[in-house]
Amino acid sequence: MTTLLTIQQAAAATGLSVHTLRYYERIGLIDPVPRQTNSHRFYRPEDMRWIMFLIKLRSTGMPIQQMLHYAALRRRGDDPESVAERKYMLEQHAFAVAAELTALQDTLAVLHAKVGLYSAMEETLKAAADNRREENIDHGKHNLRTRREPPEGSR
Amino acid sequence: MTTLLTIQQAAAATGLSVHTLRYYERIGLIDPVPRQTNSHRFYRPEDMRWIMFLIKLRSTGMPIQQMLHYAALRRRGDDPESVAERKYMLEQHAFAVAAELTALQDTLAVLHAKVGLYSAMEETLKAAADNRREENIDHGKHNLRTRREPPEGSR
DNA sequence: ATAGAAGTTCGAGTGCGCTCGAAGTCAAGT
DNA sequence: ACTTGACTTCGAGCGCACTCGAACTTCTAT
Repeated sequence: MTTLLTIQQAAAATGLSVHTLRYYERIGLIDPVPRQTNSHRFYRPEDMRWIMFLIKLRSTGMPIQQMLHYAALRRRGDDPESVAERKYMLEQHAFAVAAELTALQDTLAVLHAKVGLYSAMEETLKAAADNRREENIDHGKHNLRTRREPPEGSR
Repeated sequence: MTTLLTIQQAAAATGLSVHTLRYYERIGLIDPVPRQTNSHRFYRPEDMRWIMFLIKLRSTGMPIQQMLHYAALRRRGDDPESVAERKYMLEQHAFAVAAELTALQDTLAVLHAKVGLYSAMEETLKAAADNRREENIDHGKHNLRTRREPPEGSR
């Protein structure tokens, strides 16, 4: 079956290292992946889906401790308490992610603004250089002030 | 001047700890904050603005090494190379932040979807419980299947 | 049959970004 | 005079999430 992956392939597919895949398994984030000759792991599509989801949680800042808790609940099955708590956890995390999201947007705006200011400064500096060059030819004539405020309390 | 802050106040204002403020200063992220009686620091508005900006960079994943580089460029002044490189750095970071942003949005959508599925499961479970309760009164009558697919390859 | 590549376990090591603790200075209040 | 408390430096320590290394087994190809 071409849909079963070796650990290398799983690593390539997820972007995790083989080390990390084994690490996740031994700490219990991934439950024991089936083995072929009682040694080599093979990863099934369902394993891959779960790992992809773990990556989403991690990359959005959920600590491994919490992911372990979630994994334990999932392992336990779909009894009402498990479902309720998993739902709660994801709601909480969604909340955190939403906050992070607006923070990122905020920062992105600031970054764009600063890049804009730097572009303006570059023009100013270029203009000043031109003026200087001009002065070398045509003394006495005074240059226009094209200087703009530099970004961010810069010295 | 009420606009000068003690380290405590600066910590409160930024959300950093006093430890972190001093740490940032000694590694060179913040350049030496002026002292009052040649010992106690006081933070000026411009220091605060810079720190706020640092926090934005950090919280959007810029490593401290890079921030140090940026800080060094800024310290150096507004010569063309410094400006050009700072601009470049922020452009690069903006790029990374934008990527992170879409990843977060992606994850947020997945989280909402899963929460939705869990809600559906809860209803299903409740319905099943109701059926069971009914059966206790009215044996023999068979219950409707209200079960829905559970989220994420759950066992 | 033998080399080499890919897999295994498990404990130890690493890098990052703080975080803490000890020992000391200084200013104000009782 | 003395306690209190906010500050100082500086090195050591910590928690997290990997990451690596050593020693070993197993499969595939020549």
